[in-house]
Amino acid sequence: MSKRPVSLKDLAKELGVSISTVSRALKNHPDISPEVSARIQQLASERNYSPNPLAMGLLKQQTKMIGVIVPDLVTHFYSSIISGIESIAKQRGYYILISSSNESVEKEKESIQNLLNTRVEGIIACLSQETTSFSHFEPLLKNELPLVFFDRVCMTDRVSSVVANNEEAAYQITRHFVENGCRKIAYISGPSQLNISQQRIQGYQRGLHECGLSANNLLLQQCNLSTSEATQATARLLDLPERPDAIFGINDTVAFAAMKEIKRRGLRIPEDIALIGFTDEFHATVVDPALTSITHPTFEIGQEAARLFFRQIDMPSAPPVQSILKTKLVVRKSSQRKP
Amino acid sequence: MSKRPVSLKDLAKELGVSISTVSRALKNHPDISPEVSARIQQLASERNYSPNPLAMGLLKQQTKMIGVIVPDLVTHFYSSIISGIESIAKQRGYYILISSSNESVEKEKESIQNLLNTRVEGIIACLSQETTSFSHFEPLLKNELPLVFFDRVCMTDRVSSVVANNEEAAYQITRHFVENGCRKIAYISGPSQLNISQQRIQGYQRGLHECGLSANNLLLQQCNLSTSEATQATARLLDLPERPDAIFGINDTVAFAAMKEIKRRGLRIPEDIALIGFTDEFHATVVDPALTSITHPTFEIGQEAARLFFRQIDMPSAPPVQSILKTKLVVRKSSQRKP
DNA sequence: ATCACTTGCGCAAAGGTTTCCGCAAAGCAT
DNA sequence: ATGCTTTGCGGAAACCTTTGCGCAAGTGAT
Repeated sequence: MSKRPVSLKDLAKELGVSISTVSRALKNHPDISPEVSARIQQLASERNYSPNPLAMGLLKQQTKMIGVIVPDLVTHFYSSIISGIESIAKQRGYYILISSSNESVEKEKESIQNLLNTRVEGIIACLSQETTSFSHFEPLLKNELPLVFFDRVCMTDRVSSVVANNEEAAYQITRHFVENGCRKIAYISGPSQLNISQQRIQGYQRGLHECGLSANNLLLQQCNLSTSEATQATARLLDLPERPDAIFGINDTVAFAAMKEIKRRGLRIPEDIALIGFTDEFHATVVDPALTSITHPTFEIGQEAARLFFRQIDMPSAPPVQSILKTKLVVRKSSQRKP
Repeated sequence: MSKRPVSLKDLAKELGVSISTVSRALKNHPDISPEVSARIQQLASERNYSPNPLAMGLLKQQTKMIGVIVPDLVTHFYSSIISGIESIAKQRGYYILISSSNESVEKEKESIQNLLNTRVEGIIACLSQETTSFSHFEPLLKNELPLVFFDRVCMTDRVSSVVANNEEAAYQITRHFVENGCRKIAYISGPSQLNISQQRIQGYQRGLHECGLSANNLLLQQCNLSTSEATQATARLLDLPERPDAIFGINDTVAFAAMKEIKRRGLRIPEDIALIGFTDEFHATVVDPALTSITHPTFEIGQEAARLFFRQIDMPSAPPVQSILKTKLVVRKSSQRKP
């Protein structure tokens, strides 16, 4: 087995002083004489002493751990958000424990239970796409543990959250399509229980309305955010007697699946069909044609979620807030029909 | 503040028995009578008791935490490996603490220090590209803490590691180029201190040699794995009086940067220049033309690294092993000149 | 009735840290 | 010289769990 790290007791014994004296000396407590303090501090640094976080956690009843639940870790979107969370957590000396729900409610429940058992001080989460009821988050609320949702959120009246300006972004996309001469604008949405699906549909419909276009239900497809369903949804759209001249995909997976299917059929982007995704920088620039998209400030979403988390740590009784972050429509080749 | 989770003491007091009785009852110790045991177990489940991991950790001197250091979290390659590590860790009831070095040695050192201070039971790491000396890993070895490297490794005589069959893969790529009629095969490598750079160069050169081609130093470029340097390296190759007819990029970033630069100059892939990357499934299929590449078994790399980690936990004195995982050359459009 | 043994439970220590309190010695004022 | 405050340090409890040991009551045999 590995050697035990040096403890206060070890230092105390070696110097012939008491444990409390060592403890105080290391925090420059005025009760300790400068000479003793100096000897203790030197030995501590020689021996590479660092306080045992388990002991501190036990005493102070805090673990300095944040549980983070994401639907999928292996994705630019979520890993970038996690990166943002971590950057803020680090500043406050907190560590994060990541748990992936793999888009399953069951795993989401499990994750909460496991994280709670590990005594995290609270949780930052993004709902799985299956999640329709939220009772498994109640134990957190009951125990007054900090809880923050991001992107896919719920119970916004009781829980702080950070989201993108989904409605506005979808509205912009629709207008952009129209300005580029599109008239039959389709939208491939996600599970209807997700706030992001709902909000983007609303923006999409407002855009159509304000541009004097009627909403055609055939142009509003839905899928479960998997590549295969997204491909099928695209196929359904392309098979329509009145083929759309623009498609707007709710996220990365959907947009790329749509792109592949459109190309597979020998249709041109953007000439035959303009395409826009809700996605992030890296992927969008790598594909051909480069994908016009709504870029999420993913890193900032993570940072903001962490800030809201610490707001609850610092002010447990503060009312929940909803932080809405601005996205940006980055126009690239996939939607540009006019110069 | 949040309410304290229920402890053995709480249960004991409520039932008028001692703490040790409660503890034993919950593990079905034969010393406890069935009646008492039943009462205790029922109350425990009612109150949702779960043992405090800090107390257990303090007692057993183990935290059930593994530190994981990656050069960059926001990447399919690493997040997928992490996912693999987590899948094995979970089976053993371990949690992982992720730390990103951001390709900086300084941050790598910091990460090690932080993880050690958090009392992780060991570390699984991938070296930053800046790392040339390895003394910051010594404290782990000195304290006999489990350590496993993956992908970018070092001190393989003393530390277990898991890598891809880099030499063989690079060899296959070279042969594949030749079989598709390429003769001037270029390679854009990474920092020379990395094992992956070295091994792939060796396979590349063996391939050239066995195919009767001479190694031209002008065709061997180096970069720091950033997009900008990769683009410059590509530019240098394309500016050569004898332009290469094939380029082999050491990883994702490099391959995509090369692709963009080649396209920007109006050259065709694969007709003018065949291109192959060392990358993973998702990205390769999304670009146009689809990128022929060596796919890493990323999830399995993570799993294997975790297995080697637990091997050290279980058998602290077992000698280090190096696990070499097979990659696969997946031929797509970017390198196919012949049908 | 006595002894030996089993059954069923409690006590206490250990793991590392912080912090309230107590206590001795030294310093100062009267 | 006496009383008071300050200075500088140690003792011990608390956080929660596991486990070796001790101890009482009960069981069975002689």
